[in-house]
Amino acid sequence: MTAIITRIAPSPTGYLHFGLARTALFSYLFTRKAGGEFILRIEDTDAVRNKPEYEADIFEELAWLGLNADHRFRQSEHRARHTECLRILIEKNLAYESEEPAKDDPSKIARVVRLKNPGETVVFTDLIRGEISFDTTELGDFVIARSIDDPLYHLAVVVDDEDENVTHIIRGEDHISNTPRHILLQRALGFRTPAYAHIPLILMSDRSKMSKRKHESSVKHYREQGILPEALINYLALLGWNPGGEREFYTLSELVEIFDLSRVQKGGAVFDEVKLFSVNQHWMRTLSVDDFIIRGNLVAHDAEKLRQIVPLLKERAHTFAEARAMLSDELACLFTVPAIDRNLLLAKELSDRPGMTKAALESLSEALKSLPEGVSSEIAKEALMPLADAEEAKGKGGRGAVLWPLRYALSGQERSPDPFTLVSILGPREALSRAQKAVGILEG
RNA sequence: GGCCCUAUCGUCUAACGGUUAGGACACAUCCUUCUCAAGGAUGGAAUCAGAGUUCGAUUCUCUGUAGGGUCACCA
Repeated sequence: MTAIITRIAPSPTGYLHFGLARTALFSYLFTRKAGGEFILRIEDTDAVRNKPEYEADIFEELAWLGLNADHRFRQSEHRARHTECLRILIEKNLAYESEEPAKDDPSKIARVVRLKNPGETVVFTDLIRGEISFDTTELGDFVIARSIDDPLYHLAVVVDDEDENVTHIIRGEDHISNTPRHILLQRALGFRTPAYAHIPLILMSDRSKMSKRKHESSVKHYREQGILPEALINYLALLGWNPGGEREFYTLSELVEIFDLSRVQKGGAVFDEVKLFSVNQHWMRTLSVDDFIIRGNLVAHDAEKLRQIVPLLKERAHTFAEARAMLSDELACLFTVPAIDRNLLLAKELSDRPGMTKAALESLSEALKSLPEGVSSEIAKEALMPLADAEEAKGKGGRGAVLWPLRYALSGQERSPDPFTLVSILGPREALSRAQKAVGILEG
């Protein structure tokens, strides 16, 4: 029994995008489960469009995702072998050089290599879609090399897959129409035909193919957004595939155990960023406080306070970019004294009882004085809530007349975590200071 | 347009030919609540259409329709 060998073959003409990331994931899962070999081949035959920056990004993102290849190489390193195969085809009269006006400059003559197409119907069995057949006569004698020593994609792919003993080719559905060409080439060269599995495309919300141009679909972008690799893996795995059942969350190693090509979906799948964020939130919440800070690149002058805030971030943020923004925006009041607006402070003042907001803040201040540093939000609530309950007893909405000014005095925000949590993080002394500052504003 | 692929809630999807067609995200309402967030409960929401096979089609076949992909000296 021959070992399973798969490959992914990205061209370094853009940052690694979702389509390739998912192809890599499916290939990786399929190969790892079978105990086979997973190859990364950089398809760099188009020297004009390739950029080292993009190649570096492909390596970086795949490593970040944990999809490590057993070995990798550049297609250009096999140039001599490609030329050898072209010569063999020409010698056997299965291909020929053709002098034609150059595509890019019609005033020049190019000697392209064309395959002699026998014009037969090619049938192959796709592992996901079943039997697919093509009448290849319409392909004509298609070009396989710009010149004898400058191979094109179709030729290079076929030769490299043969030489690397690739047994299974997992690639996007957009390659289905390339497959008959590749099979024709394999037959001409006397090569084996590997098994093909064409996976469905990742679509944009209008159901068209996701493109680098029209949509931000690079892995790099989402990594910078603060998406966790385990979340992207989890999301991508379930986009176009699922193991059956109703479980939603899987780690990479769990996926390796249960992955099955036959359960890959046939139709394209629309990419939904909101759902990705939701999956990401789940994985963010599984992190320990320390990991959350480290992996989220969170920084604050007061490291201990940051640790206390992590639970709030886990509750609110869907991405680390969002978490970082909260730290410098809506949760900044936990580090620096906020500005207080007198009118907002009085927002819950009951018109029939003037001065009650100030009185509430004063009695709250008294209660705060009795709380020790390091107090928990639960204890703070036990100490402060009775004051609000007493107001509530006097009439509907009274609790808010106490809690709103307290929370606003502490946060300076119309929307924020509850006042007891704020007290526990700020500490009773800082809370008292802010409460008294608010009293001062009401006096002034 | 030719060729190829595909078709279950808005989206991702589940369902040996027999289920009140299930789950997740999103949405709505309610509960909890001073606000936000989180959490809990509830709800609306789908088998593209028409034939055929069958006692019985989401499921099998055909036709139609719709959507997508591809038609390079790019990969």
